[in-house]
Amino acid sequence: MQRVFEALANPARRRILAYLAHAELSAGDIASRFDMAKPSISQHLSILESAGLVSSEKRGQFVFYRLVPESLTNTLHGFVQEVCPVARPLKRESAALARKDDETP
Amino acid sequence: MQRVFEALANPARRRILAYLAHAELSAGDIASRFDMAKPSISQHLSILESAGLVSSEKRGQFVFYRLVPESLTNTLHGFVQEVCPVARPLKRESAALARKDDETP
DNA sequence: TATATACTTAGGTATATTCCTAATTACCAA
DNA sequence: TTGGTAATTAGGAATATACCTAAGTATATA
Repeated sequence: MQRVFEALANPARRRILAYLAHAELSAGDIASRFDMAKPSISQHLSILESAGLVSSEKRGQFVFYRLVPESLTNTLHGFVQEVCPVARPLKRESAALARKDDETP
Repeated sequence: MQRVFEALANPARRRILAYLAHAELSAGDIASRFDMAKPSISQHLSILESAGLVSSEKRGQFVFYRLVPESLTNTLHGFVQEVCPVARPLKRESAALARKDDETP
Protein backbone atom coordinates (compact mmCIF):
# COMPACT_ATOMS: atom_id res chain seq x y z
CA MET A 1 0.00 0.00 0.00
CA GLN A 2 2.74 2.45 0.94
CA ARG A 3 4.68 1.40 -2.14
CA VAL A 4 1.69 1.84 -4.39
CA PHE A 5 1.05 5.38 -3.22
CA GLU A 6 4.73 6.25 -3.43
CA ALA A 7 4.79 4.88 -6.96
CA LEU A 8 1.74 6.94 -7.93
CA ALA A 9 3.19 10.15 -6.53
CA ASN A 10 5.41 10.61 -9.57
CA PRO A 11 3.87 11.91 -12.82
CA ALA A 12 6.22 9.96 -15.08
CA ARG A 13 5.19 6.74 -13.38
CA ARG A 14 1.49 7.55 -13.70
CA ARG A 15 2.08 8.25 -17.37
CA ILE A 16 3.78 4.89 -17.78
CA LEU A 17 0.74 3.21 -16.23
CA ALA A 18 -1.50 5.06 -18.67
CA TYR A 19 0.59 3.84 -21.62
CA LEU A 20 0.40 0.30 -20.34
CA ALA A 21 -3.37 0.53 -20.05
CA HIS A 22 -3.67 0.02 -23.79
CA ALA A 23 -0.88 -2.43 -24.55
CA GLU A 24 2.11 -4.29 -23.30
CA LEU A 25 5.27 -2.33 -24.15
CA SER A 26 9.00 -2.91 -24.03
CA ALA A 27 11.18 -0.80 -21.76
CA GLY A 28 12.56 0.91 -24.87
CA ASP A 29 9.09 1.64 -26.26
CA ILE A 30 8.23 3.32 -23.00
CA ALA A 31 11.49 5.23 -22.74
CA SER A 32 11.11 6.57 -26.28
CA ARG A 33 7.91 8.34 -25.22
CA PHE A 34 9.78 10.36 -22.61
CA ASP A 35 12.34 13.10 -22.80
CA MET A 36 14.40 11.35 -20.17
CA ALA A 37 17.42 9.05 -20.11
CA LYS A 38 16.72 5.33 -20.38
CA PRO A 39 18.19 4.43 -17.00
CA SER A 40 15.77 6.83 -15.34
CA ILE A 41 12.85 5.09 -16.99
CA SER A 42 14.29 1.75 -16.02
CA GLN A 43 14.33 2.91 -12.43
CA HIS A 44 10.72 4.09 -12.63
CA LEU A 45 9.74 0.72 -14.05
CA SER A 46 11.44 -1.08 -11.21
CA ILE A 47 9.61 1.09 -8.69
CA LEU A 48 6.30 0.31 -10.40
CA GLU A 49 7.16 -3.37 -10.41
CA SER A 50 8.14 -3.55 -6.77
CA ALA A 51 4.86 -1.82 -5.95
CA GLY A 52 3.15 -4.66 -7.80
CA LEU A 53 1.56 -2.31 -10.31
CA VAL A 54 3.29 -3.78 -13.36
CA SER A 55 4.96 -7.05 -14.24
CA SER A 56 7.76 -7.74 -16.66
CA GLU A 57 8.78 -10.57 -18.91
CA LYS A 58 11.98 -10.89 -20.85
CA ARG A 59 11.60 -12.12 -24.41
CA GLY A 60 14.82 -12.16 -26.37
CA GLN A 61 16.59 -8.86 -26.01
CA PHE A 62 13.44 -7.12 -24.92
CA VAL A 63 11.80 -6.75 -21.57
CA PHE A 64 8.06 -6.32 -21.89
CA TYR A 65 6.06 -4.57 -19.24
CA ARG A 66 2.37 -4.92 -18.62
CA LEU A 67 -0.15 -3.58 -16.16
CA VAL A 68 -1.36 -5.57 -13.16
CA PRO A 69 -4.71 -3.76 -13.05
CA GLU A 70 -6.13 -5.51 -9.98
CA SER A 71 -3.34 -4.22 -7.78
CA LEU A 72 -4.17 -0.64 -8.66
CA THR A 73 -7.91 -0.92 -8.29
CA ASN A 74 -7.64 -3.01 -5.14
CA THR A 75 -5.33 -0.61 -3.40
CA LEU A 76 -7.20 2.53 -4.35
CA HIS A 77 -10.56 0.97 -3.72
CA GLY A 78 -9.47 -0.28 -0.34
CA PHE A 79 -8.22 3.13 0.62
CA VAL A 80 -11.22 5.04 -0.64
CA GLN A 81 -13.40 2.61 1.25
CA GLU A 82 -11.56 3.37 4.46
CA VAL A 83 -11.77 7.11 4.00
CA CYS A 84 -15.13 7.54 2.29
CA PRO A 85 -17.71 5.08 3.57
CA VAL A 86 -20.04 6.42 0.87
CA ALA A 87 -18.04 4.59 -1.74
CA ARG A 88 -18.40 1.21 -0.06
CA PRO A 89 -21.07 -0.20 -2.39
CA LEU A 90 -18.73 0.36 -5.31
CA LYS A 91 -16.63 -2.54 -4.22
CA ARG A 92 -19.44 -5.03 -4.78
CA GLU A 93 -20.13 -3.48 -8.14
CA SER A 94 -16.46 -3.73 -8.98
CA ALA A 95 -16.41 -7.41 -8.11
CA ALA A 96 -19.47 -8.01 -10.27
CA LEU A 97 -17.81 -6.26 -13.17
CA ALA A 98 -14.66 -8.31 -12.75
CA ARG A 99 -16.67 -11.52 -12.96
CA LYS A 100 -18.53 -10.32 -16.03
CA ASP A 101 -15.19 -9.42 -17.57
CA ASP A 102 -13.87 -12.94 -17.06
CA GLU A 103 -16.83 -14.41 -18.89
CA THR A 104 -16.54 -12.19 -21.97
CA PRO A 105 -12.87 -11.75 -22.90
CA MET B 1 -4.12 15.76 -9.43
CA GLN B 2 -0.37 15.90 -8.86
CA ARG B 3 -0.97 17.47 -5.48
CA VAL B 4 -3.49 14.84 -4.52
CA PHE B 5 -1.13 11.98 -5.29
CA GLU B 6 1.74 13.74 -3.54
CA ALA B 7 -0.47 14.24 -0.52
CA LEU B 8 -1.47 10.57 -0.48
CA ALA B 9 2.13 9.38 -0.70
CA ASN B 10 2.69 10.04 2.99
CA PRO B 11 1.31 7.55 5.54
CA ALA B 12 0.68 10.19 8.21
CA ARG B 13 -1.46 12.14 5.76
CA ARG B 14 -3.44 9.07 4.76
CA ARG B 15 -4.00 8.37 8.44
CA ILE B 16 -5.28 11.90 8.95
CA LEU B 17 -7.77 11.37 6.13
CA ALA B 18 -8.92 8.15 7.77
CA TYR B 19 -9.50 9.97 11.06
CA LEU B 20 -11.47 12.66 9.29
CA ALA B 21 -13.65 10.06 7.61
CA HIS B 22 -15.57 9.64 10.84
CA ALA B 23 -15.68 13.15 12.21
CA GLU B 24 -14.52 16.69 11.94
CA LEU B 25 -11.53 17.23 14.23
CA SER B 26 -9.45 20.14 15.45
CA ALA B 27 -5.78 20.35 14.55
CA GLY B 28 -4.92 19.54 18.15
CA ASP B 29 -7.23 16.50 18.22
CA ILE B 30 -5.44 15.19 15.20
CA ALA B 31 -1.96 15.96 16.48
CA SER B 32 -2.69 14.21 19.77
CA ARG B 33 -3.19 10.95 17.86
CA PHE B 34 0.33 11.08 16.50
CA ASP B 35 3.73 10.72 18.09
CA MET B 36 4.92 13.76 16.20
CA ALA B 37 5.38 17.45 16.95
CA LYS B 38 2.37 19.68 16.36
CA PRO B 39 4.01 21.84 13.72
CA SER B 40 4.67 18.74 11.63
CA ILE B 41 1.01 17.83 11.75
CA SER B 42 0.11 21.40 10.91
CA GLN B 43 2.27 21.13 7.83
CA HIS B 44 0.65 17.84 6.81
CA LEU B 45 -2.74 19.46 7.21
CA SER B 46 -1.75 22.34 4.99
CA ILE B 47 -0.53 19.92 2.32
CA LEU B 48 -3.83 18.06 2.50
CA GLU B 49 -5.71 21.33 2.29
CA SER B 50 -3.80 22.67 -0.68
CA ALA B 51 -4.46 19.37 -2.43
CA GLY B 52 -8.15 20.04 -1.84
CA LEU B 53 -8.59 16.89 0.19
CA VAL B 54 -9.61 18.63 3.41
CA SER B 55 -11.03 22.00 4.34
CA SER B 56 -10.61 23.98 7.53
CA GLU B 57 -12.69 26.39 9.53
CA LYS B 58 -11.57 28.46 12.47
CA ARG B 59 -13.99 28.57 15.40
CA GLY B 60 -12.69 30.44 18.40
CA GLN B 61 -9.21 29.26 19.23
CA PHE B 62 -9.67 26.05 17.32
CA VAL B 63 -9.23 25.17 13.69
CA PHE B 64 -11.47 22.33 12.64
CA TYR B 65 -10.61 20.15 9.70
CA ARG B 66 -12.97 18.05 7.69
CA LEU B 67 -12.80 15.80 4.68
CA VAL B 68 -13.71 16.91 1.17
CA PRO B 69 -14.64 13.40 0.04
CA GLU B 70 -15.53 14.22 -3.56
CA SER B 71 -12.02 15.44 -4.30
CA LEU B 72 -10.54 12.13 -3.28
CA THR B 73 -13.01 9.94 -5.09
CA ASN B 74 -13.00 12.13 -8.17
CA THR B 75 -9.25 12.15 -8.51
CA LEU B 76 -8.76 8.46 -7.87
CA HIS B 77 -11.73 7.51 -9.99
CA GLY B 78 -10.51 9.67 -12.83
CA PHE B 79 -7.10 8.12 -12.68
CA VAL B 80 -8.27 4.54 -12.42
CA GLN B 81 -10.54 5.19 -15.35
CA GLU B 82 -7.60 6.34 -17.44
CA VAL B 83 -5.45 3.38 -16.52
CA CYS B 84 -7.98 0.59 -16.23
CA PRO B 85 -10.68 0.84 -18.89
CA VAL B 86 -12.36 -2.07 -17.12
CA ALA B 87 -13.31 0.28 -14.34
CA ARG B 88 -15.02 2.75 -16.63
CA PRO B 89 -18.60 1.64 -15.91
CA LEU B 90 -17.90 2.34 -12.25
CA LYS B 91 -18.12 6.01 -12.94
CA ARG B 92 -21.74 5.83 -13.97
CA GLU B 93 -22.50 3.67 -10.97
CA SER B 94 -20.70 6.16 -8.78
CA ALA B 95 -22.77 9.02 -10.14
CA ALA B 96 -25.96 7.07 -9.51
CA LEU B 97 -24.91 6.43 -5.95
CA ALA B 98 -24.10 10.07 -5.42
CA ARG B 99 -27.58 11.08 -6.54
CA LYS B 100 -29.16 8.48 -4.27
CA ASP B 101 -27.03 9.81 -1.44
CA ASP B 102 -28.33 13.33 -2.00
CA GLU B 103 -31.91 12.16 -1.72
CA THR B 104 -31.47 10.26 1.55
CA PRO B 105 -29.17 12.20 3.85
C1' DT C 1 33.80 -14.59 -32.97
C1' DA C 2 33.02 -9.82 -33.24
C1' DT C 3 29.59 -6.18 -33.12
C1' DA C 4 25.34 -4.01 -32.31
C1' DT C 5 21.12 -3.47 -29.62
C1' DA C 6 18.32 -3.59 -25.26
C1' DC C 7 18.36 -2.98 -20.83
C1' DT C 8 20.07 -2.60 -16.02
C1' DT C 9 23.43 -1.46 -12.39
C1' DA C 10 26.57 1.78 -10.18
C1' DG C 11 27.75 6.04 -8.58
C1' DG C 12 27.15 10.85 -8.04
C1' DT C 13 24.61 15.41 -7.66
C1' DA C 14 20.72 18.64 -7.17
C1' DT C 15 16.47 19.11 -5.21
C1' DA C 16 12.50 17.86 -2.32
C1' DT C 17 10.56 15.94 1.72
C1' DT C 18 10.01 15.31 6.50
C1' DC C 19 10.93 16.13 10.71
C1' DC C 20 12.50 19.09 14.66
C1' DT C 21 12.84 23.45 17.95
C1' DA C 22 12.01 28.26 18.64
C1' DA C 23 9.33 32.14 17.76
C1' DT C 24 4.94 34.28 16.43
C1' DT C 25 -0.06 35.08 15.96
C1' DA C 26 -4.77 34.67 17.53
C1' DC C 27 -8.10 33.93 20.78
C1' DC C 28 -10.14 33.35 25.47
C1' DA C 29 -10.60 34.27 30.37
C1' DA C 30 -9.16 35.94 34.95
C1' DT D 1 -4.16 43.92 30.83
C1' DT D 2 -1.93 39.62 31.83
C1' DG D 3 -1.46 34.81 31.27
C1' DG D 4 -2.71 30.51 29.07
C1' DT D 5 -4.12 27.57 25.19
C1' DA D 6 -4.32 26.60 20.06
C1' DA D 7 -2.22 26.78 16.03
C1' DT D 8 0.93 28.41 12.52
C1' DT D 9 5.27 30.35 10.61
C1' DA D 10 10.34 30.32 10.28
C1' DG D 11 14.55 28.21 9.92
C1' DG D 12 17.49 24.30 9.80
C1' DA D 13 19.20 19.36 9.56
C1' DA D 14 18.78 14.51 8.04
C1' DT D 15 17.10 11.70 4.63
C1' DA D 16 14.88 10.44 0.32
C1' DT D 17 13.92 11.17 -4.53
C1' DA D 18 14.86 11.95 -9.24
C1' DC D 19 17.72 12.71 -12.49
C1' DC D 20 22.23 12.18 -15.09
C1' DT D 21 26.57 9.69 -17.26
C1' DA D 22 29.46 5.70 -17.51
C1' DA D 23 29.96 0.96 -17.20
C1' DG D 24 28.23 -3.75 -17.27
C1' DT D 25 25.18 -7.87 -18.74
C1' DA D 26 22.53 -10.40 -21.99
C1' DT D 27 20.80 -11.43 -26.42
C1' DA D 28 20.73 -11.28 -31.47
C1' DT D 29 23.12 -11.08 -35.84
C1' DA D 30 26.87 -10.57 -39.38
